Amino acid sequence: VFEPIGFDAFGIHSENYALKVGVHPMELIPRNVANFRRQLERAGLMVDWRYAVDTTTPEYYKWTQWVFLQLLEKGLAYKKQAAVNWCPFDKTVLANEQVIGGACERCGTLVEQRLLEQWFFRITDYAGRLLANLDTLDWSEGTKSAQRNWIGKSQGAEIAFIVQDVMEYAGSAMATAGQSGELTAKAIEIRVFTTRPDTIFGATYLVLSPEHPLVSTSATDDQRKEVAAYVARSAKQDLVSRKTSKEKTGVFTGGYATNPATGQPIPIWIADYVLMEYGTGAIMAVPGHDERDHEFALQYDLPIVRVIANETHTAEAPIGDAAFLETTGCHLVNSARFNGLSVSEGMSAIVTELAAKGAAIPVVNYRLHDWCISRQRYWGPPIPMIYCDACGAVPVPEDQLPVLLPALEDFRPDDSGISPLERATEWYHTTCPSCGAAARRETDVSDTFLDSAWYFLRYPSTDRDDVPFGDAMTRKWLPVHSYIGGNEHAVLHLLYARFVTMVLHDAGFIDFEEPFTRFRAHGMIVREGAKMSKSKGNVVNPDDYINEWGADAFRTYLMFLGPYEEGGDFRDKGISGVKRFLDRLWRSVHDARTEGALDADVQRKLHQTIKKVTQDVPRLSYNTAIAAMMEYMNAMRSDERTPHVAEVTPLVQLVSPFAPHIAEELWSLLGNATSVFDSRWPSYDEALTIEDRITMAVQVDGKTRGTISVPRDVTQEQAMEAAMADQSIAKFVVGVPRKIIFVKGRMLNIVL
RNA sequence: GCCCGGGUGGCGGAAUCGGUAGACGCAGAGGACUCAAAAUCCUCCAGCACGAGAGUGCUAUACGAGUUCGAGUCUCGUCCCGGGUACCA
Repeated sequence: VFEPIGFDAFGIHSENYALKVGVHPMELIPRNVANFRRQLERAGLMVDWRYAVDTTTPEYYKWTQWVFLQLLEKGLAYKKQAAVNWCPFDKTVLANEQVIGGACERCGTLVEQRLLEQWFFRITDYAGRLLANLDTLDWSEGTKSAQRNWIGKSQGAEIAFIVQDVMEYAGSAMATAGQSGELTAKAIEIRVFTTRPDTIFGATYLVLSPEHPLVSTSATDDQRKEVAAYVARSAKQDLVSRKTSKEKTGVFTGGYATNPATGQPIPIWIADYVLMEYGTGAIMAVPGHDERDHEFALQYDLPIVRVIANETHTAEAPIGDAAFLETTGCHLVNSARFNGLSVSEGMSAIVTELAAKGAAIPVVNYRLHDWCISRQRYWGPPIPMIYCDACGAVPVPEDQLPVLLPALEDFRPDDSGISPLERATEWYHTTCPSCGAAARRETDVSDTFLDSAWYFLRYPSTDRDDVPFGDAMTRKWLPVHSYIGGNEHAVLHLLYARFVTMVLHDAGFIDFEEPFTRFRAHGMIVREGAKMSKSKGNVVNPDDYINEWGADAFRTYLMFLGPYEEGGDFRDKGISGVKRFLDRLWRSVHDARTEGALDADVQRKLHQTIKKVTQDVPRLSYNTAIAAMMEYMNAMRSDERTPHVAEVTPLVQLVSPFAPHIAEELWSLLGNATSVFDSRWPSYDEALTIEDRITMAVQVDGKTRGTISVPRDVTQEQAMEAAMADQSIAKFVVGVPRKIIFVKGRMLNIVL
């Protein structure tokens, strides 16, 4: 087993902490890393420190920059001006994944929208694969489902609605209905995305997002002023209030488009409930069968038509006060030649027919957005790009990596949207790698999640400075066979790491495309029933507990207090049970006898315990493994019995992964010259785990009425005889049993 | 709203295939040892009813149905808690 560890200490969280305590991160981070390492070693963490990584060292981020260049080369990294999430407190942009309910995931400040030039990774190109591969991964179900939702695949169609006779007039365009154009009249199309093409006969109006490029084109002269005012108002409104308030507002453009299914003109509206970021930024509104459209139609008095019905509805049945959303067992009505088709038949028939006319194409849409990796902050790996007036954006050549992060005294971010790195003038002004002329460096640093999106590839090769990862070692140890982390990384780290791994696979650097074959999300440990938080002051500081109880009791208790994947409740008093167990182990070994016979019952319990622990550990069932060892301890010491050396020795080995310090000491005391961790894991004999007499439950009519002690391989007849011999059972058996259920070695049920 | 988890004694939690519900531990009660305390060791500990007692019976895994000889476990419905996500068309 190769188990390394690393420190990912770039990023806003570290930088903010540095600002708070007033120490430069270049000084602070190594100090904190040293403290973490001290605590981990003190707690007995057994990892291979020779292969540790620290993402803030030039030896590491050289290769983070290299990863960026690989994406750039493949056309998967690009810079664009876009409306991005801006955190006014942290003074930087954030990825969509870092915005939680409209607020910054780090500081909780409400996020604003800003139009800025940013670097993006084309993770959307991989949306289909990122989704499909999930089915092949042995991951916690909750984590997979969070990724599925985030990627958000929607199957549907893009449909074109034609707006006739849009006239060029005085340098702007306008649309008028039912008027043949003389001068420069032309037709334009508005494309919408829908997952319900079957309802197109019920599309009674179109809605454009206020940011839609055709907004002004669609507006007629008499509506122009009103439309412009509405668009201006919604542009001023920030993203958060627009997303949190469910109030729908809108304005009629005056224009009409033709519904390609009915051939009828329908009005074009602009409304804030349609988002520019998703689909085409325009929708066909079907108020009969969509909640939002229904609400809007009621508010603005737009027609509502039923096109989907179940057996109880007639085609004329009104929709009522809520949209009709059912689909199973429903059929199409008011849909001309498609009437009577089921919803799914209707979908494909309508798309096929519209597609033949060139008015529709089947489309898959994803909710996932490209990954914004630019950060206008100091504490991160500089993005290795140089801007030259003659050559444009030029990547830093690989042999000039790393682009070192300059030691900048005042690294405080400001509100300008420009990274503090611009103030490192000597660093900022450089020469163009391509033409040698004066040039400027990119001042943004990359998102910390890029550091952690590939670090697992680095571990086996930390001794190499000529390559990010060596072939032989990578093949030997990767992909990661067992990965454990918090579920809060489901749509962050775990998604980005999968994406970067796929890209590196496609570029031919590695021969696998999924980084983690098995992933388990650990649970959350709460303290006396409450979430731990610094502000509440109820966090568990390992140093205090190790001082009071010892490292072994502390770590064994952490594994005992609850199921690993569900977390548990850390209670200060609970640790005493584990401490008592370890004390008993200590005394048992010290007092162990070498003479006298072994007890058959204790031997059986020993083999059962070895079996149980051996099976529980790979399943992460640490709490039950520890419980089993406690049971064995109780059996070994029952009736004030003194355990034999042969009985305690294997227990010391079983305990060693949980309480390594005590185990090592006791192992030595037992006369071993080498480490307990170099000894063979104890084995068990299946035959010796089996009890020869068992206690079998006897039920009468399914109710347990007693137990009988019988040989393990008892037959039904013998069991019946034993059961009837027991008065407390026999008294319930009146008359002749109708049926006898006998499960060998388990139970007997007498049915009357 | 939707998607994942989850709901078992005073508490944390066990029950791997549908087969004795409550392992193991905490807290609690009683006892031994001790001048005393700590530590250690022993006994009891789901609830209710009946019984002097050994014990006996009934009820219990959020709630209500169902399947089954038998359900904490499977199916359907409802409620509650935790997490994720959301004008995503």
